[in-house]
Amino acid sequence: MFERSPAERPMPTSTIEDYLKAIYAEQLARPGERVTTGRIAEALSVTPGTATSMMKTLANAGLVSYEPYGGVTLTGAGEALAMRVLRRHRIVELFLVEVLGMDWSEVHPEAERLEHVVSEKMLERMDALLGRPTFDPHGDPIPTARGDVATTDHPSLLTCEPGRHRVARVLDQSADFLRRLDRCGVVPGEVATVGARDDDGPVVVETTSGRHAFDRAAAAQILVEPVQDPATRS
Amino acid sequence: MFERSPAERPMPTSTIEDYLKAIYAEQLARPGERVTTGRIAEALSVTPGTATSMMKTLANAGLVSYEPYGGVTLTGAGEALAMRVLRRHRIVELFLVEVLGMDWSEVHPEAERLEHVVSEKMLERMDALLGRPTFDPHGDPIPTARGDVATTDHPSLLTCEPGRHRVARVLDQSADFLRRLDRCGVVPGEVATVGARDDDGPVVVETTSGRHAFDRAAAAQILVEPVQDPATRS
DNA sequence: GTAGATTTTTTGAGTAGTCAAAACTTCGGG
DNA sequence: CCCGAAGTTTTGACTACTCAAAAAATCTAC
Ligand SMILES: [Mn+2]
Ligand SMILES: [Mn+2]
Ligand SMILES: [Mn+2]
Ligand SMILES: [Mn+2]
Repeated sequence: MFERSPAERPMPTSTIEDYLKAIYAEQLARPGERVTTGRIAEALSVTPGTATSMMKTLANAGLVSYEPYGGVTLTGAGEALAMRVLRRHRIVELFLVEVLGMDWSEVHPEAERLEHVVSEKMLERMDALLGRPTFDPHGDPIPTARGDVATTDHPSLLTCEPGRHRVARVLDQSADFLRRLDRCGVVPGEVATVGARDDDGPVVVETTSGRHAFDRAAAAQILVEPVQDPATRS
Repeated sequence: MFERSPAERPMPTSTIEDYLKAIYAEQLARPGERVTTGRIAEALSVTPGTATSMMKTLANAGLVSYEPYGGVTLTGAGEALAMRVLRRHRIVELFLVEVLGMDWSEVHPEAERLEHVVSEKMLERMDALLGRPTFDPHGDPIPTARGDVATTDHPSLLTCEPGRHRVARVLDQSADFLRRLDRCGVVPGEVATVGARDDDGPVVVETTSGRHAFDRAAAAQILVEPVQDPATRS
């Protein structure tokens, strides 16, 4: 009868944190659209009924606005919480790579668990040790402590001009794909030279490790930033 | 009817890991005795009924032997699991102090959560970075990966000979007590000179930070190791 | 614009963990 | 030997999360 009383703000469970992250990711992927329970269920590998009941829980907690048969959107509080979790996730990932020397292909599952238990204090220490980083190992932007995220707008290997580019971000973060990119030297920060493309063939890029071909689906997952290179410019 | 089938070994929950640690600690504190459900309830801040029902769960999983009204003891499997959690806990604590610069008085609650989510891989990296340590920030021994723990047998400030001693271990790990010891310079590795004691007065020790008095209860919590100091020996 | 497919919600049930309070053992005096 | 105190177990209930399958709503295509 009287849900959502003002004072009682029980600590969000890790399940709730993961749902909010998933909703945020879906919202980013299709801006403007409401996120359906089906997509959420898919993203979290639960049955549709489970997602529906969780949406009611989130709505009651004031974290999403939920319209039966009409999907959800994050409220301000929901987005703020999603940002805090995303910040923890990405700082942890970078920490695992930079400080513990783990591989960028294996840090995601670890961060998926750590993001729920790392204290504010510990996060601050990691952030400081890393030098207040702004991007994680996959090139994803790290939200600030106040919850702001940089929105970048990079072309992909499929849409960029031919020429020299710096790898900025990798969207497909499956371990296999990341390991393959590692072998190719196609990792954020590295420079790759994109060859001339035809309309439906693979994209060929050259890195320090040689020449590599990516099919169009793979190429679309790799975002780049043109390099202003005086040496190559006329 | 057929509980404890051989193949099904569901991953232990963090709750189970905490119960096993608590049982292990009680078992260490009173060797030989069976651990009562009451003590376990006390240690984990749950009601006695909750502890009882968890003991049945643990017994079914083959982790303790449970006798109604007769307490529990860890089985081999239970002790092995307790050791693995304790190893994670203590390596995490040392990591937080040594690498992230956190205070020894604040790392316990953090480790209490992290111990359940740190992967084998991440633990190995931390262990390597720390140089395969054998003691945590409180002087507690770190079990080996194979599950062996060093059993030390140090006198306390209350039972040691007067003279120079190296602080080896602190048993009371409440944040307040640890902060106080920090201010006194009474931390594992530091040397303290213990003055002559009378039968029921406080214990007076001298460290680089000056002269400090500990009441007998506090003194019993601080374990030390005599220093073989050529300069002071005749 | 209605039939059939698709999606979403509801219902009923189960696991893990917990508490409050009643019921039951055990054990230490007297 | 028995009685009461102390400790332990049982019972009934609750929260959080989940699934399977039935029911309902919505969408799509003729
Ligand atoms: Mn997660
Ligand atoms: Mn990432
Ligand atoms: Mn714990
Ligand atoms: Mn410790």
